[in-house]
Amino acid sequence: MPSRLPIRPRPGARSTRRAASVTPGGGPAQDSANGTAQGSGGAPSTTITDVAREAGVSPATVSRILNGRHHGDPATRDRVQATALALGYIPHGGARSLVTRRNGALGVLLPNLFGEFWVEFLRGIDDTSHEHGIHLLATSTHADPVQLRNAAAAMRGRVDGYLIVAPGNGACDVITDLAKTAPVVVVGVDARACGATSLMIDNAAGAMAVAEHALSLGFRDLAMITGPESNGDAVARRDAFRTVIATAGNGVTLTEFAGDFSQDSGWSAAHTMLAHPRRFDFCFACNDSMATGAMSAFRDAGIRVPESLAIAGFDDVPMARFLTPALTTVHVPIEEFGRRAIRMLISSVVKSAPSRCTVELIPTTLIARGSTLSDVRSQRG
Amino acid sequence: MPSRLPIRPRPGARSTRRAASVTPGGGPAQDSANGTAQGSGGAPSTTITDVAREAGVSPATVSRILNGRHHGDPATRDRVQATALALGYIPHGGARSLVTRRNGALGVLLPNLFGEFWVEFLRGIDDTSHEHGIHLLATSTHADPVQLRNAAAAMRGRVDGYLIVAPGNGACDVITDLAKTAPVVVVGVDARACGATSLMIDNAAGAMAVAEHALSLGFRDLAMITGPESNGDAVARRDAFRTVIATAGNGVTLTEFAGDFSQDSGWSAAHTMLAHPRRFDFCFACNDSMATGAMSAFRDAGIRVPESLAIAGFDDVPMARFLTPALTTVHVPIEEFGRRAIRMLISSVVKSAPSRCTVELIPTTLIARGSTLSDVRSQRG
DNA sequence: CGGTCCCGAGAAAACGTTTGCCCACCCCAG
DNA sequence: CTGGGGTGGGCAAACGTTTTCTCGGGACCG
Repeated sequence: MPSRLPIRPRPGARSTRRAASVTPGGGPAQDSANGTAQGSGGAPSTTITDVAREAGVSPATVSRILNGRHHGDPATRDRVQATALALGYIPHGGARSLVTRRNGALGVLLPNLFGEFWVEFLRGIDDTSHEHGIHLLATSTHADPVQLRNAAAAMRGRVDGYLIVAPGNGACDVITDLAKTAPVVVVGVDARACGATSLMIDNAAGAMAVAEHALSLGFRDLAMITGPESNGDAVARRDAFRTVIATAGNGVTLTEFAGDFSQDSGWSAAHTMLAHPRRFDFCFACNDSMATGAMSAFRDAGIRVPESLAIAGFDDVPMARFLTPALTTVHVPIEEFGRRAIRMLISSVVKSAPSRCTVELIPTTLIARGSTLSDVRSQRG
Repeated sequence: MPSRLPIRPRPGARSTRRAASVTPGGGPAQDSANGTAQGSGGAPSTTITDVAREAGVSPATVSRILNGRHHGDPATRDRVQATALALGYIPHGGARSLVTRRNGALGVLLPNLFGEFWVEFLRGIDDTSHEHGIHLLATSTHADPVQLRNAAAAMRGRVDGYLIVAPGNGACDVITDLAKTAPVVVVGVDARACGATSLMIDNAAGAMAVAEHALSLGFRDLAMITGPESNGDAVARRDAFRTVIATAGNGVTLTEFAGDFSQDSGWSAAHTMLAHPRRFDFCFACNDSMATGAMSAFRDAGIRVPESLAIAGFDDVPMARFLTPALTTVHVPIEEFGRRAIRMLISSVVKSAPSRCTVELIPTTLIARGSTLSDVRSQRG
């Protein structure tokens, strides 16, 4: 057991230490190099103490003034502000967060990002958080729960809340743990059971609209390119589409082909589809990336879209309008999706009480374009 | 302003000061509600002191062991590690960066991100920084130098270096100031004069390759859709293309149409082009997004690509292969581009001496596809 | 058996900020 | 003239780490 003897502080210990610092046994001479110039950390930036000294006040006053919590002499206020500006003072975020216990930053955990969808989403997030003066710590490499946990752990003490996007299966434990620590908003999965607020796309409505669209146009031999099994959106879209078609009767058939949301998988699925004995007249790709890949494959194979084979996607990424023909798809207000997600998180963070875990739904609407409607082929949706 | 909210003390406060605290201005009895759960700041997370107490050692020892700087008793090491794991201890980044003077994070300043290009780029950045155990603080809203400065300022004390992507004109002052503070890598502009290491796409080579490609195929009436004037890549591509065409002679003409790198602007430019008296046979869009928009407009107008009008882009975004016809474009190894940028920054940060400001070039290669070659129309590049 | 050296580990300072507490001052009223 | 109230602003204590210095004890050598 360590001795508990009270130790009296040495007189003058403060000043001697830095000046007389000598590398003991292990440390090489790097210290000296680091002492003078910026080295890794950065330049000798001005601290609140510098401002205080220069302005002839105490650090406390500087802090209060710069944070707007000052009700004192206007002259002092102006002088301090001017000094801070002149010295280019910017508070040290780490130090502040240490005492304040808030970081002014949110952690964003994305799956591996591909395609336009996530750029749009990110822009929504970024814009909104920026408006609120909040930083974003983002990472996009959580393929499985373990990586998710690691990524989240690495953010601890740096963020005030987490935005987890499209976690795969088995992530519930991680989310539960995380939610005990800080507010969590989960996007793409209903994670209320894990203690997280959730925001989801109304996949069912969208997929059903596509199904009804196909049926109303008289298509009978339907194909679907599904998304990854681990993706909640993909599963929801598939299930809803299945359900509607299953109740259609009247000889309508549905054949499914596996995809993973990437363009390449759409292209591959389309080739598999072409090798299938059945001649399909309608293809629903569970997102626009796959629809793009599939459409490319169909055209290459000399199949006319939509005359021989109609195709529809999901998401309405910006590119969808520019495909030839323009892609019928389910519009998702992607940027607004991001905005709303981050707003939910911010309000959870700001609120003192642990907010009740709700789930919100992003509405979707079918946009019919040339890839399913031959008569509007030349029109830009 | 969310950052101005009064900060409530933690429930498990150690000292009398905290225990007796009363919410200053705003919050009355909210403390009780907060007493149980996370509130804004986060749960009563375990500190190094907790681990130390639990393991029966001093915080210093815990720190040393967890940072691998411990050469002591293996038994102690194991015990401390087990305790840390059991308590779910994760060091507080802010506190650590305060004393360490490094943050383990890099700031990424992007222009407004649109299209696939930046997703690819971001993935490269993200992957690489992740491999190095480094965080990314990203923001994408610097349209002008003032915003750039603000965004960078907001990152101070949180990042060890800055990656500035495609700064516009007039950003040199900001970069210079920033470079005095921390290592800076600039992408898309030669900022050596501002004290920053630079990484650029070999735009000239790519654009020249496109020009030569067009000339070698016998095209005579060329059009170009340019990018934003404030974008270095756009200008370099335009100038190089101009130069080659200017020296072509033989009655070859070049007409320019203004774009801004967005799909919509490509679409608009194409329409302007169609209203032009001259009948063009080749169109070079300075990036793939605009090429996409333009191609869509051409197809809508019933113009056959490439028979009536060939078109080429720049960047080789993943989508380019999936257009119909597949887009001839200049391949840029986008993800590698990001990887290299962040690697340059990391090495600047790690290195103690202020590194000499170099400029590196990302090579480009022309990929000829169906949009300029009618005989390979059905081939996927 | 005594002295020296090494090694494990603790005490405490310091990083830059915020903020509760309290002191000193000023002004006005009794 | 003096006491009281109001207020501007300073002091110092945290916040959670890392790191330097130091001490104690055990081992090894003379």
